[in-house]
Parts: sequence; C-alpha cells; structure tokens
Amino acid sequence: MRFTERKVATILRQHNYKLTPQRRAVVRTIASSHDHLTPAAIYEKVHQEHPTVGLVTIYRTLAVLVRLKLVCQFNTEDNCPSYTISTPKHHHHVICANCGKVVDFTGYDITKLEQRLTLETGFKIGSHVLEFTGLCPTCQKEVT
Amino acid sequence: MRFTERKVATILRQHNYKLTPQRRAVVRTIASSHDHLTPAAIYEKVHQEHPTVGLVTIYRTLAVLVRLKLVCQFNTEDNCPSYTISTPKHHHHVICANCGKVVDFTGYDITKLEQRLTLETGFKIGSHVLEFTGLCPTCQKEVT
DNA sequence: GTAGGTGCAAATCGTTTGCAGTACA
DNA sequence: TGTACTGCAAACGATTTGCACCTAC
Repeated sequence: MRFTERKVATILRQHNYKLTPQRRAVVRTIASSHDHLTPAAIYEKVHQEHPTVGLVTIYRTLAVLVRLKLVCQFNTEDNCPSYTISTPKHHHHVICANCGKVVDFTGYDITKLEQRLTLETGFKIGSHVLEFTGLCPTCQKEVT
Repeated sequence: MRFTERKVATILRQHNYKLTPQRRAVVRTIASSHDHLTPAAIYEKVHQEHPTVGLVTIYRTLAVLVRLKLVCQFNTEDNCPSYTISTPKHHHHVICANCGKVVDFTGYDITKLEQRLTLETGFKIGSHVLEFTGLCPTCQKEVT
C-alpha cells in the first residue's frame, strides 16, 4: 500500500504546510506513477497541466516531501537522483542500465546483516541502499 | 589484496594507454589511500607533489581507470561520487553520515538474492550497490 | 613522427538562493 | 492579514568539452 494523494495532503496539513495547487500537482504526479522519477521528469509532467510551475518549485516540494518521508529519494548508479512515493514496507530496486526501468522488490530482510555490522563496526546504522543494476527483459532482446 | 601501483601500470600498458607521470600520480594516490576519495580530494593530494596537474586530468584519468575496472566508483547517499582502488573480492560499505568515514565489509553474499531476482523480474543483473549509512563510534559520542 | 594526453578556459548540467510579488489559511 | 509559497533570474559547484600545445612510445 502506497500513500495516496489524499493521505499526503492530510499529512502536509498536519505539519502546517500549505496545500497549494503546485504541491498537489507534484504529489499527484509522483503518487500516480509507478516509475521512479527524476526532478526533471516530474517537472515535465507537472508542467503539462500547470504550465506556470517552475522547476524550482519541484525541487522545493520534493525537499518537503522527503523531509516528511512521504517520498523516497534514491540515487541510481550514474549519480542521478530519483523519487517515488513511499511505501510503508521497505523496498529495494532493480534498475535497467539501458532504459532506466526500475522494478521494486520486497521481502528481503537485511536486518540481521545490519545487526552484525553494528557489532563489528560500532556504527549506529540508520539507513541503507540496496540496488541491483542489469538489463531488463526488453533491453536484453534489443541487444541481441 | 588490492591492485598495486605497479599492477595498474602494467594493465594500462596492456590496453594501450600511455603511462604519464600524471596518471602515475593519480594511481599512486588512490592505491596508497585506504579511504574513499572524491575527485576533488584526489586532485588536492596529487596537486601537492605535482602542482601543474589540473583537475580535468583527474577526471579523465578516473574515467579510464573505471573503464578498466581498476578503481571502483560508488556514490554516497548525498550524491557524492568517490573512488577506491578495486579489490578482487566484492566489498560493501558502511558510511558515517556525519564525518563521511567509510568502512568496508566483506563476507556477505547476496548471490542468492540476485538469483531470486533474476527469476522474478527477468532482469539480467550485472552489478549491485549495498551501502549502510549511520553514525560511526566517534560521531556518536560527539552528538551526545 | 604521431597519436594520444594535457592544461587552460569556457560551456554545460543539475541544483540552490535572493528577492519581490502572490496566495493559502 | 500575515506568513509561507512561488517564480524568475542569477549564483553556484561539479563535471565536460574545444582547442592548441606537449610528450610517451
């Protein structure tokens, strides 16, 4: 279950953030997409229905949403940040190096590894990144 | 076991890359450091003994070394690229969010997960990123 | 000798910031 | 009404590129 547009709106209000049309549009775009979107991609989509919205607003809105943990930021291998709506469950990513397609997966628990590392390194671990990169089925065919 | 400066030189030659003093210096800097270095950090170190070397050369040399898989590029959470000399064994990272300290760890095998994902998603998986972020022992004390 | 490598400066990319006007609560 | 939000333009930092010169082989 993902956050819905409505739920995000509620949480924004609870934190005393104003609910502007621009923010609605950004949230709707992210929430309705199953892809991981770059700021530029979000801008493009939002801009289609809201031609006055600037790229700056996208960045600022994303910053707010990340702060409230409503969207999840992650970096692909080529240093390119992307965003998705948060899911309550931890999820990880498989990314296609050719077309950029991203598939989420869940059901893999690295808590035990985290505990081991806490003991071994003394680090207090807060978060992790687990991403696989490869070729999606479609791109594999293209290459051959 | 890591690549030595000498070994890197040999491999460069094998691939018809010229062995210039600048490249030597970059390789020596990375090979002799146990930290993960940003391009800027490498530049600073190289620049100390080779004041004529430009930052551009660092970037171009790093690109060559990454292409030959002699150094390993990875991105920290804040989208900041770093480089280390490659080790034959797969290794992963624990990164301190406060001071940037990086600790490597090995001995964790995600091959089985990779196989599961290959079956489930149809992706042909080539590489992965597994990074933990937290606070190192020193920074934990500072905070309290 | 020559192809490839280098350094400089300028261009480029993604992102952030200052500021004046605007709009949600 | 007032404070937070927006859009513009300009600033910014990291990285790349064009070009003339240089050097390892």
